[in-house]
Amino acid sequence: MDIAGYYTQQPQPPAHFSGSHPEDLLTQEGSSTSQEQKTEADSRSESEESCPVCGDKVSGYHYGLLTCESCKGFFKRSVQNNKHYTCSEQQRCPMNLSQRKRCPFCRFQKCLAVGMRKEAVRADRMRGGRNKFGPLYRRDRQMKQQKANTDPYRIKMETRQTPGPQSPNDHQTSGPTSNASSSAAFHLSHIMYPSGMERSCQPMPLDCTMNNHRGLSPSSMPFRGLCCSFPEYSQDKGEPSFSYNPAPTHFSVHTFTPTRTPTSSPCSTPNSAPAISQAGTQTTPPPTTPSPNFLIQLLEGEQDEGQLCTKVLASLQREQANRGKHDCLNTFSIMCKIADQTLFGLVEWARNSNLFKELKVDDQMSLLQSCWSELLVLDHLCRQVTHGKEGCIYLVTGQQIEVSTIMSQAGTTLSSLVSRTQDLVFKLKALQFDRHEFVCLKYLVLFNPDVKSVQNRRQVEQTQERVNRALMEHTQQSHPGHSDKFGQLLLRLPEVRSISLQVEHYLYQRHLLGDLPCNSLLAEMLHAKHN
DNA sequence: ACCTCAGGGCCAAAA
DNA sequence: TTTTGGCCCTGAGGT
Repeated sequence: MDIAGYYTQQPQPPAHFSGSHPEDLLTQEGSSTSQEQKTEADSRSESEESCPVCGDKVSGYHYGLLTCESCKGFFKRSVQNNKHYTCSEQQRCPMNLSQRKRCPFCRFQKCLAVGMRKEAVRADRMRGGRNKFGPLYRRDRQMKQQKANTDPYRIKMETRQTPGPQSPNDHQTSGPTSNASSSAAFHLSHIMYPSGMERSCQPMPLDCTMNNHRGLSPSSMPFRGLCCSFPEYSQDKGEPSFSYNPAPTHFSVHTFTPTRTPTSSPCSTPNSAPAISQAGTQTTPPPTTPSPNFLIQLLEGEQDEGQLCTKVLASLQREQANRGKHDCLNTFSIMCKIADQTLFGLVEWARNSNLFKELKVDDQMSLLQSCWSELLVLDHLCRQVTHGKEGCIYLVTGQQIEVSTIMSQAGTTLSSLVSRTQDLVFKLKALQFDRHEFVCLKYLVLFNPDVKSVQNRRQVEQTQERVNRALMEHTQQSHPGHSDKFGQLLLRLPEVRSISLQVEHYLYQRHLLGDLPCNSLLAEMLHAKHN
């Protein structure tokens, strides 16, 4: 379900999130008492609701999202009768109320693209009852209601019955992880302080012994599906469903070696830590006079891309080995795995940073929980600026995927994300974004004094100011002719933030559908934010 | 026990 | 003849 689209600023947001409830149609036919309680504002917004496939009036939730009766029936017949349509044009037929009958191929593709789910069509054809997407529908309704309540252009709805939970996320994630926030904290704390270390101890580096698969190359990767399809949702019944190995093999908690020093970590650059440490141990670092080597020291803490690649590939191969030959990882699972490993790398990067180590662990965790998705987006952006070719997306695994391939098969949310990200890549390339600046932006995002639960705000602020100044001086020195580069770079951060929020919402929806491995760091971080 | 609402079936209309 | 789409039935889950 395209919940994330709700937060985007697309010129034409998905219609199924623009309004409120579809029951007005039922009300017109013959209302129940509960429906009579609807307010005028409700009715108005519902009448504006249009089918995301063809633009017709929606009649309710069908197969995963709000659609019209016509597309509901079409989708049902197509799946039930296992229809295989063909397009006589170029598979880009316009889809609207008047033309929806012209090309069933494109109509069915649109149905899938907007998020209608084949799995919701019952194989046994049993009538009645509810499907497994019930919670998703409820959540979607609540998000609509929240939007309606907060939308300044709508009539206030104080008179309507208010639901129990204040937040649209309050009740949804209850159940298996009723206290997901604490769960995430626990999870992250195990990464920060594995093996029962005292919280007052200095955090130690993660063990990187997982990095023992040598000689892996992108071409040796057995994940051909990666280049095949990028559906918003699984479009193919034959696509193997994701089954995550509950054993957290990649967390490396058990292989943690407490006696290691940061410099012994194969993922950190030797000699980097002590240098920064000296600067970092100053109780009151002068924010206005960063050391000339400050930026170099920050850069030395960067993870090696090759090692990250090896780790990701090893993790994917391990996962595939656990599954067997006939149960291939699907595209989304592969992407999650890649993101999960990258996230581990970023947590590791932060932990190895002496500036970060100076903070209390609670503050460290608060900052990481707040900015993890922004770090992921920044990491992705830097990779595209550094390695990405025109019209391609470069993965940490070394593979490249054509943007057009993704856009043609992705749903609205994913398309929007790819498009926005590529726009940002374009802007950064135009600015001649370099690695020094990338590191600075990462630190600026990480050291965010506005994070609510941060206790030592002053320290975070000082570090941010210090990095900020280093970035400014670097841009002035490296691009003396481009006086506004510093400002231009900072102006990109709100967009990074916005994209990261969209990523989070997209992932969270997939998580609610059970697509995301629940025992991943990614899922834990999502839970932490949604609670 | 009653209500809700999403999936399935039916069938007249349209292509 | 096949496809479409509006309407109604069904029944699991919620209250």
